[in-house]
Amino acid sequence: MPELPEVETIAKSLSASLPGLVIEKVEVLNSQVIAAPGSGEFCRLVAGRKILGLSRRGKYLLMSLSGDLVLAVHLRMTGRLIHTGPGEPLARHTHLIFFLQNGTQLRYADTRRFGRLWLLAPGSLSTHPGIGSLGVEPLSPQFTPAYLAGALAGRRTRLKSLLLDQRVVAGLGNIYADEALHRAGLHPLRPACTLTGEEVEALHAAIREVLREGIAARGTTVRDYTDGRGQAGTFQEKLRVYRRQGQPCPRCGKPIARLVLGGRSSYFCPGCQR
DNA sequence: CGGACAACCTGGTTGC
DNA sequence: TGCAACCAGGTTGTCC
Repeated sequence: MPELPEVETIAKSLSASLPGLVIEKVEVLNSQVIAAPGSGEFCRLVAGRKILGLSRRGKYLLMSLSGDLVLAVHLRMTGRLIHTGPGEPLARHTHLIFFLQNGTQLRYADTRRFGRLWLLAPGSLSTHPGIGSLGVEPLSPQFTPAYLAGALAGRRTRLKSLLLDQRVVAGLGNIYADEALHRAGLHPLRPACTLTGEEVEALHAAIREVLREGIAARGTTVRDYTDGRGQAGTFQEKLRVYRRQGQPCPRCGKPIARLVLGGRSSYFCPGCQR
């Protein structure tokens, strides 16, 4: 579900209300979502900690806690973190409830139960199998056309597959990869190593542009996604190709096509993505 | 290396 | 109405 702009929006919305609050206790309704440590240890270690701040790395939400701990959350497809008042009815598929000092609650709900939480020491972020192998942040100064050119060089794989590889660029998912390729005028099946310098520049610019616009629109809500206050995003209104099969391309008018790559849909315009 | 596919899950939509 | 098939924002592992 959530890609970089959605996780960024959740982190920002929770940053407005959570920092400074102490977690009094954790109620585990489904321990499956806690990846590490075991749920007993997890609850024991989290209880009594103060929430210091929220940040994001790739599609991971990071919550720093007092006593040098980090709670890392990956929402996968349908995970949601919502800060609620005590009286709100419990959403279906709520798996964890963090009871906070002021009576409010932070709830983790996840219909498909793919999402996971890890409680980590800050130093062990780099050895975490997912977080430690993440590539560059696409909105950071380190993500340059030269970096992208280096990542594409010698790679026979298709552009779309490469953009979804979190070890290359952290945070792109199916929606924003398709939207970036369309804006850059590049076909999803194009072998990565065949791009010209000009095309690499266009792709670099398109990735940054579409992510910035996604953040400005507070993310894309196709179905389940909401921010930390339960509010939907609006970028779904601005999508040019994703899930628009058969509808006219906003640039050239040709019908948007769909292809399947590695079991996942890719939407593109056969007219302007050669 | 790269690609296809299954697995992990529930639920919404579509088509017969 | 019923039911099966297919689809979904992600990641990981296996097999070829």
